[in-house]
Amino acid sequence: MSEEASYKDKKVITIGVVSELTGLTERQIRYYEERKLIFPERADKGNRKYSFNDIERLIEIANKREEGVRTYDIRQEMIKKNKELDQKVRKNMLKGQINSRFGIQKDR
Amino acid sequence: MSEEASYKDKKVITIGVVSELTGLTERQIRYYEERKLIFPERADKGNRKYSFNDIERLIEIANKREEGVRTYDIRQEMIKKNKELDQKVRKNMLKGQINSRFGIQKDR
DNA sequence: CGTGTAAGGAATTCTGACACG
DNA sequence: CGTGTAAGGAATTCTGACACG
Repeated sequence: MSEEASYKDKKVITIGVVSELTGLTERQIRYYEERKLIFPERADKGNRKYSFNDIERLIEIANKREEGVRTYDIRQEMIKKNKELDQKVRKNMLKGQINSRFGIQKDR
Repeated sequence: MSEEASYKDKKVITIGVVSELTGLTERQIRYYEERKLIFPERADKGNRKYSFNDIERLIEIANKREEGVRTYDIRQEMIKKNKELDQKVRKNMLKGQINSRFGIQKDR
């Protein structure tokens, strides 16, 4: 599982290939970065590198744009979802702490 | 499972990134292709595109080369392994046929 | 706001070849 | 055989800007 995720998250794809894969122009892809919807890495010489995850995200973005959703609102949705995720993570961490204290007492 | 495999097999990485990831020079990578050890795809304009699978394969090749194994012999090993795989596939197909005829007779 | 485009430069990639051993 | 390198050209990518609406 963690193995597979490493492929999905590894930033290795150049903008030209991303453009082919998503159907978006390079201009659009760079603009969505400017609007903080995606976060490619940079190679040593400055060229952008994307992950498969970024590509899936761009396809989502393209769909929302077709529906007329503005980049600003797409970003707001993204922030909102991240906050929800944060909540979940915190809950699980708390649960984990509780378990480690009271739940799983192998030795005592 | 088939989802994850699509990332691993998709040819999207340029030779420069492959060089970074494997530590091999572009010259070496192109030479191993000439010796039929790897099979990148070509983009429209002719530049090579590799998959994560190719990268793992290249790392294996690099290790064998360090041990002094010649490209010819690396290729022979590869061919041998593919033949073994073929055998397995044939066996399973045969098994599948048998099952579909005699094994799983839901209705008759 | 979101996207197109022309501009100029820098970095990438390609092929075929010569070199060495 | 396996790899390095210089050569020249073609394609890629980058940035900042002007345009339109």
